Amino acid sequence: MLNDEEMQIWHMWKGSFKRIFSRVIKEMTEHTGLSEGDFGVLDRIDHFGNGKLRQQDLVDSMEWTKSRLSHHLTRMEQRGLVLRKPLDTGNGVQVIITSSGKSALDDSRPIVSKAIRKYFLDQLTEQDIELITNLAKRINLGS
Amino acid sequence: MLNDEEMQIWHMWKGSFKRIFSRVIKEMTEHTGLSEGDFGVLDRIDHFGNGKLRQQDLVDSMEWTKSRLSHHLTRMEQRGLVLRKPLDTGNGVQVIITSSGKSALDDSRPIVSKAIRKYFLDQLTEQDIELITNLAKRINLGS
DNA sequence: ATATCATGGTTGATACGTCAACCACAATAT
DNA sequence: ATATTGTGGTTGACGTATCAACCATGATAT
Repeated sequence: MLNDEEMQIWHMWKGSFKRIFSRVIKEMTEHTGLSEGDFGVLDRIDHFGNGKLRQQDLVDSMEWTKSRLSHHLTRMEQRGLVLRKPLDTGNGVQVIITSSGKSALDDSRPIVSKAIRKYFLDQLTEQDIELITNLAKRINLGS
Repeated sequence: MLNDEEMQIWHMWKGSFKRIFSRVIKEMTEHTGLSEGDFGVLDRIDHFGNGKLRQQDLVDSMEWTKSRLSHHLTRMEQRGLVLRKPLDTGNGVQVIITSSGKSALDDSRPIVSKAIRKYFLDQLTEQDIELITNLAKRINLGS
């Protein structure tokens, strides 16, 4: 169904991604103790919500299920990175970043940026960037 | 540390990969009940070992830790996909694909191939393929 | 012969992901 | 007023991933 060359392309692509990605994440977790998910959550609360964000909005922007987010927030709450507070106005829950969550985030940002540059951007040519941009467009249109 | 455009490249790349990859895997698991790991293990036993493979060889070719493989094989053994048998000659364990493991694998191959073509290869131009090949070379050399 | 080391594998604890079932509240229809 | 539906969130069970500690066997050095 696929010839050797086609199979190879797939494996190379998969392999490149996994290597690069795990290097970036590893660099962050080793330096700050945040997981990929932790960082994503904190980043969005900070960036889109300016310190607090409704759980459902978080679900949408993370492209996670509500279940996954709920479980993850439980763990983050336990570690003191965020708080959860029921909304006064009817249904829903506010997720609030704590000061320790905020400083973990601030510590992580430069580390993540440096790692992305080192392991990813520095490896790319102009052409690569075009490829990525075009491919992303096609993928996102295609569904 | 990173400008908006650089951040976008990263997110597009990450997003494209995750979407494509999860579509391929989902297609397989829905049709055959095999996870990505299951398929990888069975594929290698079949392809490199012709039905049986030493656990350590499996570890090497999967690029997994021995611990991860051990846990995974325990689950696969429970489901009757593989058997484990201590090697007579000293140390080590043979992992043997069962007939039900083999047929699950055979069922999966065409499904995986079709999915890779549909969600990945069909999206690529000749040029894209060349770029991916080169990129992969750079990544894999770089460590 | 026995201490030491390297290799190959297991185990337990814990974090992360997914699925299906469930619960709470609000809006709408009758 | 009360049933129905939709939205927002939780929970429990289980599969997957990682880490560190551990155990068994085989090879090497003394």
